[in-house]
Amino acid sequence: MLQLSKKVEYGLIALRHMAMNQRGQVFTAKEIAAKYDVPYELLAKVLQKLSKAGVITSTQGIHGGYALARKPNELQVSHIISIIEEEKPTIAECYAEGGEDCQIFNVCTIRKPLGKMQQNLNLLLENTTLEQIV
Amino acid sequence: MLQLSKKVEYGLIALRHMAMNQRGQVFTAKEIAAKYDVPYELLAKVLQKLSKAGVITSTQGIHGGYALARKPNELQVSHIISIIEEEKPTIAECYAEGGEDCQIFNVCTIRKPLGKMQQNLNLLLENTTLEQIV
DNA sequence: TAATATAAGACCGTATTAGTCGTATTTATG
DNA sequence: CATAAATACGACTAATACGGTCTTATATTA
Ligand code: SF4
Ligand code: SF4
Repeated sequence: MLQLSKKVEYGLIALRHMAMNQRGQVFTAKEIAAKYDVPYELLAKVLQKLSKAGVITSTQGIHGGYALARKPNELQVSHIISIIEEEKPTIAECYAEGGEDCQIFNVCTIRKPLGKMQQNLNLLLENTTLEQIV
Repeated sequence: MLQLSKKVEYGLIALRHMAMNQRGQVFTAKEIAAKYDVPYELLAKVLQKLSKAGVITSTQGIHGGYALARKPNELQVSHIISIIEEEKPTIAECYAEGGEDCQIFNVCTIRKPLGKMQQNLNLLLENTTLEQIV
């Protein structure tokens, strides 16, 4: 309940790892997975998403790997979650992208009041950047 | 991701319903379920938990039902979640009650920084009371 | 005694999440 | 040019959580 997914955690761990070192330095999914004892294939997929979204750069081939593409203070946790989960973090489905398909939507009396909580969550996730994680 | 469960939502809807009316007024699970088009049995179980925790009072028998036992401004959302889920809302399993069984616990580098986020979430959920939901 | 309500817990089906596998592609290097 | 090491990508599987249902017991009032 309200927990970050493992994918997000793995992503944060990897991003933090990159942020700790010299900017632009390249790391392979393999070495990160080994270092933090995280399933390689799963981490790889996460990194691919982050790469596709431009958060990290990727280079293929024998000396390839991933490198941080942004400054840590520019990387909001909310953004990272959105990329990895492929949807914005929400407190209730009706606050998700085009999510008016809650069975109860019309009679729901807590939707509007909950909006304030959603806003505050957004603020929290936006104000927390990779810099704070380092 | 980060979403409140249906059980919690149903609980909040019911509590709000009670809070909207006269203090001490009795409502049956059935009428609330009908009014908000929510599955009766599920709501019933939620109300039983809330009752057991003293948030609402329950009276059995033919004219029985549930009634709010506290003032809305004394009822934190964090508390309601804890009761219904039977565990505190956490951002990661390692912040749950006795939750050091994360496979990665020892090597995890984000646990500590995430603590700040957990604290802020706590604050958010504590500062939001039933009064704000009404 | 019948009707109506809560109490409690087992049960089930589905959706989500976590993790795996296979295969293709890119690229440095001997 | 062959090989090794890396990313890319999608299908697949396993485990778990979630939402919902069913059954039976108990209490209370008319
Ligand atoms: S409409 Fe109400 S019940 Fe449905 S998702 Fe939004 S808040 Fe939850
Ligand atoms: S230890 Fe790290 S990975 Fe494990 S639950 Fe806590 S934060 Fe997530």
